[in-house]
Amino acid sequence: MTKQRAVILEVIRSDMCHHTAEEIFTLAKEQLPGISRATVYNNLKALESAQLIRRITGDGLSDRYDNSYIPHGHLLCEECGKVRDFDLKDFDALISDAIGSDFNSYELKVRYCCEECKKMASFDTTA
Amino acid sequence: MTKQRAVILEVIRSDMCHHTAEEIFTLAKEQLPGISRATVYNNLKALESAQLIRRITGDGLSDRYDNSYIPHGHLLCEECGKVRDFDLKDFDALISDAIGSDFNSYELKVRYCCEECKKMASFDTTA
DNA sequence: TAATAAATGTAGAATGATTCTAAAAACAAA
DNA sequence: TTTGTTTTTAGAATCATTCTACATTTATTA
Repeated sequence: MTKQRAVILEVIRSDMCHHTAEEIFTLAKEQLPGISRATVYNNLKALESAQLIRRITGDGLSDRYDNSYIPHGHLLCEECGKVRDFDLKDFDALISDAIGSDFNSYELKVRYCCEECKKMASFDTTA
Repeated sequence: MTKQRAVILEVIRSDMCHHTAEEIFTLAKEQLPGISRATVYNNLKALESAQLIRRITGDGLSDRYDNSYIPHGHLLCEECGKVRDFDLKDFDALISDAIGSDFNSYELKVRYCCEECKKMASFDTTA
């Protein structure tokens, strides 16, 4: 656990957001101005392998990182790309039943439009 | 519905595989040698908006396209990137319950190692 | 402590999927 | 036809991510 890795983990754990690698890079630089993008990417991989964080794939947008490795659902806003969590109870059992085989991990991603973006849309004059 | 769009849709519907944009481009070229990559991407977008096909995000690998828009689970092999389908019954209701709000679509992606890749792994001598 | 080895960090180039751009072609409407 | 709209095309541009080669740090052992 190097200085850099600790700072990156701290950034991810410091709030409930699911940051992108670029955001994590920017935030980490506040504490370690010399840190490089490659270090951020390397450590995100290492932290994911160590099951300390979880990567959420971004549907064409950047991937984001979750401070919890415990499975749960993700609500992805199709407008702004922000991700929120929601609870999944008993999905493991359901999924095992449905596929009848071992699996490594799973991700349930629900695409929606968040409250803020709904508000924005109501001001939209381009329609 | 242009010639190009029809060929692209036909390629996607012609078998059960979930092809990548690049594979679709190659297959479409057999019928329309002059077709360009941009046309493939443009039409994949249009067909997705029209809800005739569904995009499956590829976790860092290329996205793939599904000939059915009906929600179902995807089994993504982490080795070769190939995608298989599996059945989801009653997930809509479960998800609505879990998030307590409208949603646009959802994707349940389960990561595993497919039978072929398991076999390959047993020949691996690098370990 | 000095010497060596192993792991990690760094900058920037390279990659690969996808999107953008500007011009040409096809199609539709008047 | 003329005019306008949409689609296609080729290739450049973009963006997230990975790779590479070298530098730095940390750990190990003499």
